[in-house]
This record gives sequence, C-alpha cells and structure tokens, in this order.
Amino acid sequence: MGRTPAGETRDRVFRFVRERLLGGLPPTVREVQRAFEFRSPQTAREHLEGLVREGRLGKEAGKARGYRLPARAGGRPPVLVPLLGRVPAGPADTAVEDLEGYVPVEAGRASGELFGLRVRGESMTGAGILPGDIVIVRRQARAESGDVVVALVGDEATVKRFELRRGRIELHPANPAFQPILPDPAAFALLGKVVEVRRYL
Amino acid sequence: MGRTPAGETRDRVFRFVRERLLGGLPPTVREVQRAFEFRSPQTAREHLEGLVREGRLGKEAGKARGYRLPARAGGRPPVLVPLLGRVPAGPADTAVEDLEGYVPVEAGRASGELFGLRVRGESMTGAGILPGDIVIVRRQARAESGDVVVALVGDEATVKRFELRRGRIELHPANPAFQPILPDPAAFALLGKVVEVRRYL
DNA sequence: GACTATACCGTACAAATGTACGGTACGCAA
DNA sequence: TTGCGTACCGTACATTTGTACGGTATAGTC
Repeated sequence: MGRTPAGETRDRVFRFVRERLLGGLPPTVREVQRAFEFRSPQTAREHLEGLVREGRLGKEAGKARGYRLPARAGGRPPVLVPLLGRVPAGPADTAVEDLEGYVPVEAGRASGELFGLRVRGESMTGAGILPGDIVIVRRQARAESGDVVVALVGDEATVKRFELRRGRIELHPANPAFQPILPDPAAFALLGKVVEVRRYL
Repeated sequence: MGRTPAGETRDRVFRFVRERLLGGLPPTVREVQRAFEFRSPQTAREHLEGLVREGRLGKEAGKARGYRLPARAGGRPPVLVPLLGRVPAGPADTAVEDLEGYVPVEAGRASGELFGLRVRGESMTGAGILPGDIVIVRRQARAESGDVVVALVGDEATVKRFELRRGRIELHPANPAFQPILPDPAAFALLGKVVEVRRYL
C-alpha cells in the first residue's frame, strides 16, 4: 500500500491539528481522516494517539473534538474581543448594536474584560497612535500616571496619557498642537487602560 | 415549575455560549444543559435555537459543538503567524530556531505567507512605528511606491517606506534624523510588505 | 373560561464521533 | 528465512451529541 516515510505524515498531522487548535476549533478524528484522505478513521486515530503518546498532544478521552495542545505548550487559543464602534458607556455586553466585529488577542493578555476601540483624532500621534488605529483596552476604573487610557469626558470617549498631579487628574495628549485636559471630576469616567495598539496597512 | 422572567435565562445562555466560543471550544447542547441545571437537553436546545432564530448565534446543523458566532460578527477563527526574532532569510518554516512565539491574525487578512517581526530602531517613528513594535509582514518580492516594507540590505533587515524613482529603489525612513537608503541592487532583497503594526503596552 | 405564548420536563431516536479488533503491505534487522 | 515495527485499511460497535415529539405549569389576553 502507499505509505509515507517515517514520521513525515505524523508531523503533518500534528501541524494540521495544531493549526486547528490554535484557530480555536479542535478537529474530529474523521476530519483528520478526510484532510489526509485516509480511508479509515483508524489511521487518523493512530496518528493522533501516537502524538498523544509522544506528548505532542493532549486529549479528553471519549469527548467529541477531544484533542488538545499539551498543557505545558502554553498555546491557549487566542480569544476574540469585541471591537466597539462607539463609546462603550455600559458594560460591553449591552452595547451590541455598536459592535463592529471581533479582534483576536492572545489569551495570556486577556486578564480582565477587554474591548477594542478605533482611534479618532490626531492627539496621540506623538506616541505612535494614529487616527484609524485600533486600541485594545482593558476595562478598569483606576490608572497610574503614564498609562495610556480611554476616558469618558462629558459625552466623548478619548484616548490620552493619564497623569495624576497633586490629586488632580490630567489627560495629556502626545501632540504639541493639543492642550492637556483637566476634566471636571463629575463629568469624567475612566473606561480602561490601553494595553495594545494595532494598525492595519 | 420554576421559571425565569422573560428572556433573562436566554441572555445568560447567550453569554455562556459566547464565552465558550471566544475561548475557542464551542459547548455541546448538554454542556449548556448542565451549566444551567436544566433537566432536559431540550430546554438548552430551545434556548440555543431561539438565539439562532434571533440571529444572535449561528450554527452548523448536525455537527458536534456546531454553534458559532454569527458570520457577520467576525467570522473565521484567527490564525497564528510566527513571530521571528531575527532576519527571516529562508522560508519562515526553516527559521524555527529564531521563533519568538506566535501572533494571532484574522484569517481574512491571511492571504499569502505572513510572519511577525519586532521593530528595532527609530527610523519609522514618524509613521507611528516605534522600537519594540511588532509588524505583520506578508512575504512578497515586489512592492509599490509608498508601501512600508521589510528589506534585507546587506545582512540587516530593515523596515522602511519603499519608493521607486527613475527605476531605482529607494528606502525612505519616516524620521528626519535618518537618511534615505539607496541600496546596491546586488545586496538588496525585498522580504515583504508590512500589513499591520502592533504595540503591546 | 378559552386561547396563546413562554419556560421547562421526559423520553426516544438518529447522526456524529471516539474506539476496538483484525487484517494487509512494506522495510529492516537478526 | 523469521520476526518485528510502522503505516495503512475495513468494519463494527459504543458513546456522545444533536434532534424530534409530546407533555406540564404559569402568565397574560381576549
């Protein structure tokens, strides 16, 4: 019968499974079978079990789509965080109508609730944050001086550098053409801290 | 029997399912059943089908773990592209020893071979590309004027704006403190085009 | 009351999926 | 040659899982 040199197919099976796992949806035995045109599910299973025996894969026995990356291999699948089009005033859950889509973020970075926000305006160009960029924000009510934050000033969401001076909050732009904002505490709300910036060219 | 106010349980089911979907592993009907302590899988199914009917969920009928986020909401799971620590001289696959990790990228953006590269130097700060940023690069041998590219000049990989002037290639920095590079065609290789910039704060 | 809708239960069935058992073909080494 | 290991096939079976059908209870409305 047509065979393949030692271990080569198994490596390709591993890469296929890893791809699927990293992508988020583990494959079934028969999906592996079809992908490699094996004529028996057992062939796929032998490769998968072999990979488990070698420690290259983990599994939840008996369960559908039970193959996993081994725990030590760190690679949890990325999570998708909502990309919000407008100001996230309430909890992100309620702002469904403003959902532009989802952005993948490493799970390790995903402590707390994250959301994405598209940047408007040029006030942070000096910090490499340009209009149209997407900032990934961890929702939190506190910040430290120097953090880049998303804040609600009046009715407007804005991205600025956060500074605490003599007990007073200041929001500093990173562009000499703009002035620092000294928000009225009553009309101010900190939405979260920027943990990542992305730009699609 | 114990019932719950209109729509409330359904909302909680939706959040549960979305959590699982964003986390990577879609739940089964019976996992939803157990999570909410329904005594019939049918109850879970009615909520799930209801959510599909409302357009809040999508599904692959008949398949195990077939519930999905609706297509409009961001679609395919992200793929992970290799983040290379050093110059990717050969195909990315061969440079495994220089692998720093993986970066998730939307599948829709993943036409062609992608890799990530960490930016060194300040030559592109004017374009919002700072030292330490990660650029996502599509491997390609051609570019057009204005593209931000990764090029190999001599032995060094560099990120610059690509310009073609009178048949001659020029690499322009985006920082007045740096000079354009007019590379010797013999010692020049275009590695790819930057399609995305990210910064982790 | 009669009617309808919603939320849930209980059970059964069918499809998808994981698993087991036995077989064939090839390469290699004793 | 024999024996062993690997790679694969074919088929059957058990579990998991999705699905269908019918039922009960509560609330609201006409």
